[in-house]
Amino acid sequence: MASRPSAFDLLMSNASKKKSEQKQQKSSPKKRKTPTPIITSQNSAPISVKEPDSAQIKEAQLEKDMKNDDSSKVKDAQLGKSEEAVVKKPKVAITPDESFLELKDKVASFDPKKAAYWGKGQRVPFMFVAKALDAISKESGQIAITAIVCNMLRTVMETTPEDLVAVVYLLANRIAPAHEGLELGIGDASIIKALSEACGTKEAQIKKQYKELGDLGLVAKASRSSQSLMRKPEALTVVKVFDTFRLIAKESGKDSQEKKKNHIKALLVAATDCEPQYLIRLLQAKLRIGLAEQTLLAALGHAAVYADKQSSTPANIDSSLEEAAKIVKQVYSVIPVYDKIIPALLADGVWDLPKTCSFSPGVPVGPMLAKPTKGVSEILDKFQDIEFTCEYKYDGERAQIHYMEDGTVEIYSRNAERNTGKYPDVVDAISRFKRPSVTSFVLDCEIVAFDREKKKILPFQVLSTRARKNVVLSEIKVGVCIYAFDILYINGQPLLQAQLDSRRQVC
DNA sequence: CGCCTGTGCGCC
DNA sequence: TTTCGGA
DNA sequence: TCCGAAAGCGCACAGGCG
Repeated sequence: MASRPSAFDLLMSNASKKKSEQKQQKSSPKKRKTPTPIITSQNSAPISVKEPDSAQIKEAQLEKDMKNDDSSKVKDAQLGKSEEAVVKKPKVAITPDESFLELKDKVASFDPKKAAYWGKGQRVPFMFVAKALDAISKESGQIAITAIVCNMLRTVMETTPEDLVAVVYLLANRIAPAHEGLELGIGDASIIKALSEACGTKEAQIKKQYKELGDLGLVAKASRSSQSLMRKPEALTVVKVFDTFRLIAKESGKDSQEKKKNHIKALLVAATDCEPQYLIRLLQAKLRIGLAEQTLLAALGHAAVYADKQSSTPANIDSSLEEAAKIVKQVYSVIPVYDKIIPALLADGVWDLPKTCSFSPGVPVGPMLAKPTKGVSEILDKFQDIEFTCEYKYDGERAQIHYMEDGTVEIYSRNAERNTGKYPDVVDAISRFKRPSVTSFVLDCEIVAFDREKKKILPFQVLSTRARKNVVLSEIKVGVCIYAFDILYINGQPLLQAQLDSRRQVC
């Protein structure tokens, strides 16, 4: 995500020492030289933003678009072919043919229908995803990985589109949009417990294996495969796994650990082959197979192009793929919610995605991130003929403040976590200081600990001691001030496409 | 119930 | 958050 | 350009104890 320039993130973290006392609410950082910015801005994918900065600046981060794969090197998944072996009942196949892993053909010649080894009306088997993850783990290049993901997404789009959201969530290794704050609450310790119970091993044994193998996923795989199964468990489906993950996240209160553990055990017991391995890695939220957000988004874009039967393949397939990836990334940066993007994508395709799915107040947009620089000269070079601005980098916490038409305020962190409950003082201040003519806005800011008496900025260390949840206004011990450095939306108008200087003027 | 610990998490 | 290495 | 790894700190929560 990321896009929009923020004239703020600088490298250093001690800038705050430099004084500059502002009072709370706004008050912009200390500007130092520099005239106006030019910034390109906004969230578009590969836009290069020109950012302002000071001695230690970082320029806005551009969105990176990955080079996509050219179909000539892509591979394609031939999963299918296992229909025969699969026969076992009208159930989902337990194991897809291994040829699924040989994604050596071109994406262009890939046939999603053949790749699907599960029957019509059936859900996507978890094995399908597990096998793909396994195949991905054996690759190292972005191109190959993107191709594999693209092919699996096409397969799902073609045969079981209703499962696409769940598939994408698993691939993204998420259980909900970041701003919803849903957490698994599961770590290695709990996993080890569940694993030892599910396999009838001692915890010490699991830990020992963990040390040897270096990966709990492998431990799970090894443990499970050495167990003799009484009967073949019913095949797991992607939806089942995803739903269980969400259930785990929702357990809380007394005995919740026990319940979470039982959910994990149930999944493990039903998992075979490489499923346990990826089940565990997903729970750890550490897939570490070289597949992450940007790659997934690109693959989603590519898959959508192939799935688009309307506009027959454009003359230049490669550039279309690139363009589609760019669009998806762009859209995701503005509204990082797969639950919105996927349905829109399925219904109206990629090309219209920016129209069918766009910024929505209350949903945090991907923040423009800072990028470290080696020195001033690099900056002067880069902005040679461009206006730019320099600002302090305050040592606080990034915050995106949304003010909705109904008067609701939401505050999000750099990673889109909802921080509203942590800053009732900010919410209060916002509501009090907002001009009546302003009906809605989104501000990009830095919240910094501030000592009102001494009128001094406090270091991050101090800010970090603030309570984090359900904070009561009257019990706040560490005061804060806000440095707003960008505005992304105002009175119903998205400013994501506007240049930084014009956005600054709005303030 | 209060207190401590282990655990998970998000932040820089 | 920064820094690093690999592809 | 992208991914994954590594680094410390403090709060929240669940579980277990007296």
